[in-house]
Amino acid sequence: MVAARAGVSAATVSLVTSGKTAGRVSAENIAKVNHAINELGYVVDGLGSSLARGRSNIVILVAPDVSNPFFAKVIDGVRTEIGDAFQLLLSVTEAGQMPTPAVVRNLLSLRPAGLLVDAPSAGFLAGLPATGPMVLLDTAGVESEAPSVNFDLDGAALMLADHLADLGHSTVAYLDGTTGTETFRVRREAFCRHARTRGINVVAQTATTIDVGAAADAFARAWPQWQRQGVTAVVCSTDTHAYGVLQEARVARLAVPAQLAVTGFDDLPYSETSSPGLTTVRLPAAELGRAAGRQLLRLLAGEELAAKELVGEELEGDDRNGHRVTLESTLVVRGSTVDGGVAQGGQV
Amino acid sequence: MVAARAGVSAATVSLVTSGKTAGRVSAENIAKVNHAINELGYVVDGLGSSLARGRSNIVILVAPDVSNPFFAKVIDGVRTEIGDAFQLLLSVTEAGQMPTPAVVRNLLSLRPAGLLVDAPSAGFLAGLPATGPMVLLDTAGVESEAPSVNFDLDGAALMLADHLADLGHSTVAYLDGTTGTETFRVRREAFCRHARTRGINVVAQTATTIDVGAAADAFARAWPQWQRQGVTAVVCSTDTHAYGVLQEARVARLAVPAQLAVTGFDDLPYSETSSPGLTTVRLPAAELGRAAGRQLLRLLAGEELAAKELVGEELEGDDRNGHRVTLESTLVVRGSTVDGGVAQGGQV
DNA sequence: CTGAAAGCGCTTACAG
DNA sequence: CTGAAAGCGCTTACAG
Repeated sequence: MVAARAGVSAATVSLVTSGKTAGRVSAENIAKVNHAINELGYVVDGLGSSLARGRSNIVILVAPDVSNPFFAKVIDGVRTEIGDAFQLLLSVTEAGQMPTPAVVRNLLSLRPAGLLVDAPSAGFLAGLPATGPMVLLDTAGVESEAPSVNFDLDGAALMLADHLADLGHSTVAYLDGTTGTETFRVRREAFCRHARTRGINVVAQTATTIDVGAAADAFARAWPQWQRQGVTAVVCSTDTHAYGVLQEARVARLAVPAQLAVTGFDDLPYSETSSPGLTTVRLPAAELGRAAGRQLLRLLAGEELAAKELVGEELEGDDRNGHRVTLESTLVVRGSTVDGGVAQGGQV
Repeated sequence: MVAARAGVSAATVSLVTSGKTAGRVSAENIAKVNHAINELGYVVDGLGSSLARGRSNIVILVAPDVSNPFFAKVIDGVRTEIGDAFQLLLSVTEAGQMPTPAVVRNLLSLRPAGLLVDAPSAGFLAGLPATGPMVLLDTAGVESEAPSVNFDLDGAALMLADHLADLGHSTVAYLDGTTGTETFRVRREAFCRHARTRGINVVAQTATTIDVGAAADAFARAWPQWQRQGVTAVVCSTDTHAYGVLQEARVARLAVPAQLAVTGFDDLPYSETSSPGLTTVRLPAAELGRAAGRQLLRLLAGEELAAKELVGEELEGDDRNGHRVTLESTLVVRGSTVDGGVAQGGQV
C-alpha cells in the first residue's frame, strides 16, 4: 500500500478510502492520508478490495439486445440511478441471445454487487445459480421469486384494442417478434384477448426479427392474403416492426390509415416523426431502468443491514425480496390510425 | 479451495484449472480433480485468480454511443473475435459521452486484460493513464501511439464526391453530427476537400445529434435557405441523419433524387430497404470490431511472450505496439441519388 | 510429479 | 484513535 508509506499509518488508509473514519481516525491523519493519496494519484485496487470484502462494486446488466434503441433508454435509466455508487457494466451476447450458463458463471465469479436482467427467457432464469441481489426487468410472463419491474402490458393491450374497435376495425393481423423473449408472447396474447372481447378478429399473424427490412419483407409477402381476408389494421409487437409495415405500405401505395391502420409497441423517437406518425403503446423505458436501479439499490442496502444484524421494523414487507413494480403505459395516437395526425404525408 | 478437499491434492487443482498440467500433474490426479470439480460445480473465483495473476480476464469496451445500431455491429465483431478467451464487458456512459477520468480509473482498477476504445475524443485519450494493452477503433483524426483500426474515410469521401460530381451536382449541403467524435470532423473535411477538387461547392452545413427526428427538423428549417442557394444534394455524416432528411423531403413533397439527392455514411440495414434506398458509404462495422479484437489478442499474446522473456524473431515489427489497420470502405449506390434504385416509392 | 509457503492488494476485527 | 495480524481465493516459484 503505497499511501501507507506516504502518510505515517498503515491500514488507517483503508479506513479513510472507505470513508469509515467516524470516530476512528484523527482529523490530522485523515488530512495526511488524503494528501498522500492526491500526491501519488492512488486509486484503491478494485481486485484486492473486492476480494477482501467478498464482492465487487460492479453491477452487471444482462440483456438479449443491446442494440435496440429502446434498450438504450433502459440502460440510461439504470445508469442515472445507480451510476455513482456502482460501476455499471453490460454483458455482451450474441444478438437476441441471453448469455450461456458458462458465461454467466464467469460473470458471477467477478462477484458483482448485483445483477440486473432484462427480458430474460424462462430457461435463462431456471439455469441461473442461486446468487446475490438481482432485479428483473420487463419479465412479463416469466415465473420468478426475484423482485422485478414490469410494464402494464395488459392495460396497454386493452387500450389498443379499444382504440381499434372504436375506429371500426373488425379484422386485424398481428406482426410478432421472434426472439425468445416472453414479453412478446404476453403482448400478443393480451391484445388478442381484449380484441376478441371488443369484437375484433385477429385473423392472421406472422413474426420476424426486430428489423425494419425483415418486417417489410414479411408484410409484403403476407399482404395479398391478408387483404383477401379483409384485414384493415396491422398490430405490431414493436415500433421497429411497424416501421417496416409503414415503409412497405408506401411502396405498395396503400393509404395509411385510410386503407390500412398500423400500430406498434415502444414509442421510439422515430415514431413521432415518421410520416404518418405511428400510433403506439408508449412503454416508459427510462423509467423501467430507473425503477430497477432503485430496487437493486434498496436490495443492496437491505443486505447491508442484514449483514449488520440490524434487520427490523425499518424494512417493510414490500421492501424485501419479491417486491414487484408495474409501470403504467399509455396509448399514443398518431396518424397511422387516425387521419390528421402530425407529419402526415405520402398518398394519404 | 473446496476442490482440494474433494481430491487429495491442494494447489495441484490450480494447475489443472489453468491447464498448466504439462508434465506437472499425473493423469490420475488430473482425472480426480476434474471429477471433483464437476461434482461440486466449482468455478475458479475470478477475483482471487485475477489478484494473484495481476490482471483479470475481462476486456472492457469503451464507447460513446452504445445505442447506435452501427455500434451494435462493431460490438458483435469484437465479441466473435475475443469472446471465448475473455469476458467482454461494455462500459456504460451518458449517451454520446466518453467516460469521465474517475470512471476510467475505476474501470482500470478492475485490472482488465485489455481495453478497446471506440471513437475516442482527443481529450479522453490524453487523460488516460498509461495503461496496459489497448486498441483504438474508428479513431480517425486523433493522435495516438496506440495500435488502431480505422476506416479509409478519405477514400470513401473521394468516391462520394466523384459520384455526386458525375451526376452533375455542383451545389450541396452537409449535415453533420454533433458528438465530439473526431471521425465526423474527418468525414466532413475529407468530403469538402474532394468536393472542391471536383468542382462541387459545399455551400452550407448544419449539425444535429444522431437522431432521425433532430435531423428532420434541422433539414426542414434549413431547406428554404438551401433551396435559394441552389442546393441539389445533402450529404449526411451518418445514415441516421439521412433518414431524417428523406423523411422530411417526403413531407415537403420533394422528389428524391430528381429534386434532391441524399447520401449517408454507415450503410445501416434500413438503408437498403428505405424508399428510396439510401446511397451511402459502407463502413464495415463488424470487420472493425473483429480487426480490433484480433489486434488486442495479438497484443496480449505478445505481452505474455515478453513476460516469459522470449521476445525474439517471432514478432515482426508490425506486430508490436503502434500497429495500424485501415479498412476499405465502399460506396453503395441506391435510389436516393440515382433514379431506378430498389424499393423506389413516393412521388419519384 | 506434488505439497507447503509466500504473496497479490485490500479490509476488518482485535488488542493496545 | 492506531497498528499488527489474519484472511479473502487464488497462483507460482520452490523444495522435496
